[in-house]
Amino acid sequence: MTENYRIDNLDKALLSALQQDARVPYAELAKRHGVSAGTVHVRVEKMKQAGIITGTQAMVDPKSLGYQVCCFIGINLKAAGDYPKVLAKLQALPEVVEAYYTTGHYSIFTKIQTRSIDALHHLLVNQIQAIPQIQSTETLLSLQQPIQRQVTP
Amino acid sequence: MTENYRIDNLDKALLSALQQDARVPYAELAKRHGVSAGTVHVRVEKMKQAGIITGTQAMVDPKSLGYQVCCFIGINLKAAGDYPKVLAKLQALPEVVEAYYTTGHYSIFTKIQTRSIDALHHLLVNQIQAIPQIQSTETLLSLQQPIQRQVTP
DNA sequence: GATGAAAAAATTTGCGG
DNA sequence: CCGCAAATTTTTTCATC
Repeated sequence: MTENYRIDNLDKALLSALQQDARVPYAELAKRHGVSAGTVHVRVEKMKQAGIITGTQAMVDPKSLGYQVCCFIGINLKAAGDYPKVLAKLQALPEVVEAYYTTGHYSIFTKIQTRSIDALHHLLVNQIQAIPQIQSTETLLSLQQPIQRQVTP
Repeated sequence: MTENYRIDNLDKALLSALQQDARVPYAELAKRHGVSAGTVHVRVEKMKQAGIITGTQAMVDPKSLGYQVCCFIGINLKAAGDYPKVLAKLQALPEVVEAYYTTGHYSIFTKIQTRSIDALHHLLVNQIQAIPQIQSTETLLSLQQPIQRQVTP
């Protein structure tokens, strides 16, 4: 995580490829860009060290694991200072897959995955709205996610 | 993508591990769970075939690529039928990293990454609000993202 | 289905330009 | 900083249980 690393066009190309498929062989990338596999290896390691590549993950389709419902819940707090406490409670709920500290309409904005509408209802009423520091919530149900990508290097 | 595959505890364990590190050697997973590398290979392939594992990706830290600003923009359309047209326009903007078709406060909900507040301003005014089918937008600026994870198998 | 060994392929290291 | 090539490790296949 040394932070200072000036990336060139090869780095960018490698990043793009690895964003699409993290398991693509370095030898394949090497051939594709006219360098040796060793060079690819060195570049990727440097980008990891620099904190540019933070890791790799297998993408799992939530629906095939039985998570049918995706939604966002915007949360407003009674007092801004309650943020850490509420966050700790949200952290303990595995259905909360993302949380953001935001300015604008909500104080905390969360992305939620549940198995069913019933499960969402239960989560909302018994887990989230039961957190005493929360003043109000607003739910946006996602019917479809037509765009999903990463920033382009 | 055959859809029907009943996953067992080994599958779940492999999934969890691959969600954390997509490049972990199968031999390592095999040792960890007391099975052969061949078995791990077969299981992972099956989960790919079944559409449970949709792919692998290197995670890139947007900040280290110069994308300093993360925000959400909620969009309301003039008419619900304008959805496909607007989506196509959003698709063409690389700063739009996610889009959802939602019920609730907004019709379309987007996640945005830009290099700067100026770039966000420019995107909002010249690209997004310039789409004629859009009636109104609302921006939530993300100051911090304290939770980021995937659903648990 | 799972295993274990063999064959094929990829990763990783270090020398030399 | 790069490439080459050897040494190591991993993936992938397949006959067998």
